[in-house]
Amino acid sequence: MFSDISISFYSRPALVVAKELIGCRLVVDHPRIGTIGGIVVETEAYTSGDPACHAWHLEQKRKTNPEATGKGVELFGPPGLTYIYLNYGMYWLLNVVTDPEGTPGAVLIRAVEPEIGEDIFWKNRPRIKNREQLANGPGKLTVAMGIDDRYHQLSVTDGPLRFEKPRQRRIQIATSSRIGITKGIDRPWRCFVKGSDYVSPGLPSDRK
DNA sequence: ACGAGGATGCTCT
DNA sequence: GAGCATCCTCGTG
Repeated sequence: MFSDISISFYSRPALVVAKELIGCRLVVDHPRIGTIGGIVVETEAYTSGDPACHAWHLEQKRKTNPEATGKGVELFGPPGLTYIYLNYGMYWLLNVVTDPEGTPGAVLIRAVEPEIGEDIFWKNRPRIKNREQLANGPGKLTVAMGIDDRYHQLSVTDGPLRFEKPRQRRIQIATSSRIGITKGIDRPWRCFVKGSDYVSPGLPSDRK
């Protein structure tokens, strides 16, 4: 049903990877607890020259000082590694680094449909009543799947957190403006499964 | 149904 | 101090 993905998959532009990760399965092996997994139904791309990307300010600095470092430096690194950071002081957000080393890029994983170890999703999100809401947001899915900075900067091709490609994909992919940002809202770089009940309820940032 | 506001911590704009 | 790739609860209608 699903097969391994090689590192060259991630060495491409973030928007290409964002679209192709839709329908793939995110799997996490937890010591003691077991394996937990879900189908990716929503992603966002962040790229070089993108004011909403965490690498943006560092990219400006590097125009005059190529040695400059700071927040988002991981996005310039080799593709296929996780980039996990704490948002609003409360939620870990999961990204995969894309593009060749030297070019910043990442894909944010925003929502999954539970598939493997669904009982663990429920246990990690005790107040949730509907299956659709277990992981329909970037902060929700990391809580539901027990993902935090212990998984930061690990390979998604052979580590405990990885993606697997479906043999065939029978879904339609739609795009919109990205959610929860104020810059770069003109770029339709949010990708999701058209009609899925498992995508996040957040409004794209160019609406209302 | 929808909007406002609070929790919480890291980086630097 | 401001700003953030969020989520939940509580108010109102």
